[in-house]
Formats: sequence, C-alpha cells, structure tokens
Amino acid sequence: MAKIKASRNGTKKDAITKKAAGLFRKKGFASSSMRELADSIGVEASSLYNHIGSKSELLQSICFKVADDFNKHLAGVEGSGENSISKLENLIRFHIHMMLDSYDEVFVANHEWKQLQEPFLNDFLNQRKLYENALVEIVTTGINKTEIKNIHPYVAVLTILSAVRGLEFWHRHKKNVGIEELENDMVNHLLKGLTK
Amino acid sequence: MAKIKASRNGTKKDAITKKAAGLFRKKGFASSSMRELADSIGVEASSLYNHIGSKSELLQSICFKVADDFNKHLAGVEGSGENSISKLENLIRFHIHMMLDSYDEVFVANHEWKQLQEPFLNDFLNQRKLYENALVEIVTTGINKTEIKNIHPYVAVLTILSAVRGLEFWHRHKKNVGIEELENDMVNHLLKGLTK
DNA sequence: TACAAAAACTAATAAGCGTTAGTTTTGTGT
DNA sequence: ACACAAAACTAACGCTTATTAGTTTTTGTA
Repeated sequence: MAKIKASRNGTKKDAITKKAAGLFRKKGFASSSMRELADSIGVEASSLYNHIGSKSELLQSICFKVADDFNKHLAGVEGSGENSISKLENLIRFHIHMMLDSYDEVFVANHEWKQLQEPFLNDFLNQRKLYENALVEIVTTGINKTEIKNIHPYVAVLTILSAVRGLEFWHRHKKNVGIEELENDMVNHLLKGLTK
Repeated sequence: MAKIKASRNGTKKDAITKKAAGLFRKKGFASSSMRELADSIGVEASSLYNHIGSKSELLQSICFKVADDFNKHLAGVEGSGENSISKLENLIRFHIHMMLDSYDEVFVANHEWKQLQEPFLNDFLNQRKLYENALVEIVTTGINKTEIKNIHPYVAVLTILSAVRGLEFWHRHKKNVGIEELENDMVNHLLKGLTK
C-alpha cells in the first residue's frame, strides 16, 4: 500500500498535478490515462480521486497556473518605466526562465490547452489574447517613439513568442550551451538580428 | 450509402488522408476517432478500412509527406551557390509558404509526431535532426565567412525554426496583414532584428 | 444483361477509458 | 488502547475505442 508523498510546501494534490504535468508533456493529455498517472506515483487510479476532482481538473490547474505566472510578470513590466526594447528584453528573458524552470507545465500549457473543456477553453484563449495584445501595444509604442524599426507589430510579437516557445527543444541539447549564453544569444538575435 | 470522393489527381486514400489532417489538427490525433473521421466524409467507420490500413498509417502518411517536402527543398538550397544569408532567407520563405499552403499537414507533423509508433517515431526524429544539422551548418559557414554575426549557431537555427512554426497562429489573423508583408517582415526581423 | 470486383453496409469483438461505490487499511490525537 | 478521519484498496459500471468478419450494394466491363 504505497502512499502519495506531498513535498514540503505542497498538498498531495500538488504532487499529483506535478506528476501529471510530466506525463501529459511526454505523452499528451488525451494519450495519458489515469491508471498510468497512478502507476507513476505508485498507487491505484481510484486513490487519486481522494485528492483531485477529475482528469480535466488536472489540466486546468496546470494551464491556469502558467497563465497566471505570465500575467503577473507582464503587469510588473507594464508598470515599469522602461523603454520598449527593455520591456521586450525583460519579457523574453522571463519566458526563457519559465521554460527552463517549469518545463513540463509550460509545455503542457502551450500544447494541450486545446483539450480544456468549456468554459475553461474560452477563458484561457481570452487570457492569451490579452497577453498578446499587451505585447503588441509595447511594440507599437516603440515604433512610434522610433525605438523600433517599422514592422507590423503583430508579426514581431508572433515571432518573439514563437521563438521563445521553441526552447521546448532545448532540453535535448542543454549540455552544449550554458543558459546565459543561450539567453543572450536569443535576445540578441530577436532584437538585433543575425546580419552584421 | 454515401461514397468517398477522390479529387482529380488523387486516390480515395488521399482524400481520406486529407480529411484526417484537418481533423487531427483541430482535435489532436488521440482525441480524433475513426467514427468522427468517417462522419466528416459521410460514410461508416468500417468503410474506411477498404482504403487505409489503420489510423496510425494516416498519421504516418501526413508526417512523412511533410518531412519529404522539406527535405527536398533543403537539398535544392544546399546545392545552390547562394551565400548563407540568402540560403536562410530562402528556407524561411519556404517554411512560410508550406505553412500557408499545407496548413493542416504541417501543423499535424509539428504537433502530433509524438503519437507515431516505432520505428516511425525514430525515423521521423532522425530526419528532423538531420534537417536541423544542415541549417546549423549553413549558419556556421556564414559565421566563418563573416556574413553572420558571432552567435551560437544552434540557438540561431532554433530561433528561426520556432519563429516560423509560430505561423500556425496566423490563420486566426489573416485578414489584417497580407502574406507578402508578413513574409517580408518576418524575414527582416529574423535576419536584421528589431532595433533601428 | 450478366458477372466480377470494389466499396459500402451491419454487427460484433476485445480492450481501454474515467469514474464511482463500498470496504479495508493507515495515521493521528486523546 | 480506542475512536475517528484520511487515504488507500478491490471491483465494477457504462462508455468509447480501433478494428474485423461477414453481407449487401454499387460500379464497371464484356
């Protein structure tokens, strides 16, 4: 009779959710079964239901926790008096850190949000839209202040957000490049380009 | 008794695979059922098996067709005598066009390859690795020839490939920006950066 | 018009799914 | 040591899944 172990500052529900993030990342939400999740914890599937409400709820917890983290950071950046390039740099670096610190959760939020049920799906997409819009606003302001070259703001935001998402692939290659070099190179590439 | 309609230059299998790509993109491979696919064609699920081998086979067809298209284009670029920046520009523009022309298929290849079964999974990942390596080689050569600034080549390749993948989100916003403007802005951003 | 092949159908199978009910074990505070 | 609550267990439910077998309908050709 194995037991679910909660880490120091978390509930058992948190421990389950953490494991779920890892499983959902590896196999995808729909291809992950509750029996598999339970196995990875060392317990029977039905035992999980003493701590969680449903499989869907696990996905919701993961996605909205990630969204919250990004939204809170964004609010801080918006409140700062930095110029637009600095704000973008700040945001890019935060994305990189989130991806490296909370790999499983960010990955799942990025890839499995489609499997959210209504009304959560709508809520999530809405939050993402607002986040994108805030970044577009920063770029637009930068263009007006001639800090940023004339480019379609949404294209720039799309490029930045997508590039940063690509760090998902990084875990395979971590050995070759240090985090700081990675971070600086990517920031430099996205802000100043490749050409000399 | 409905019938499966093959388009002019394709088999019925092709018609099914095309529909499958659309369905897999919308709902994910694992969350798509053969009954659903059959419904969208207007036929019973079991009838599909007169034309295809299995659900997995559909995914394989989609993923490897996309991989082939990219590999063939890459071979052409490698054989050309262009400098490295032009090669990269050529590749970026091809990725953009593929994403816009074969949206469903490229999306599925990008998102659902994890659901491939062995040995196809290994094969697919191997091909992608080779593709990445070829791009790294182009960037490295560019750096040596001082056409490209000093940057970790893999970071640059990762940034480019990820940015281009982000065009998946484009279909939602097509109305606001023309394809050419999008293409030019993204190429410009990735090669020359944002700052003035 | 008749015959054969292609392609649709109905029906069923076995396996796996999330989840629930009911029971037993474990841990905690007195 | 006893009682109570938390959390594990076993067993089962109803449902969906991909796929197969066997049959009927449609289509193309002689």
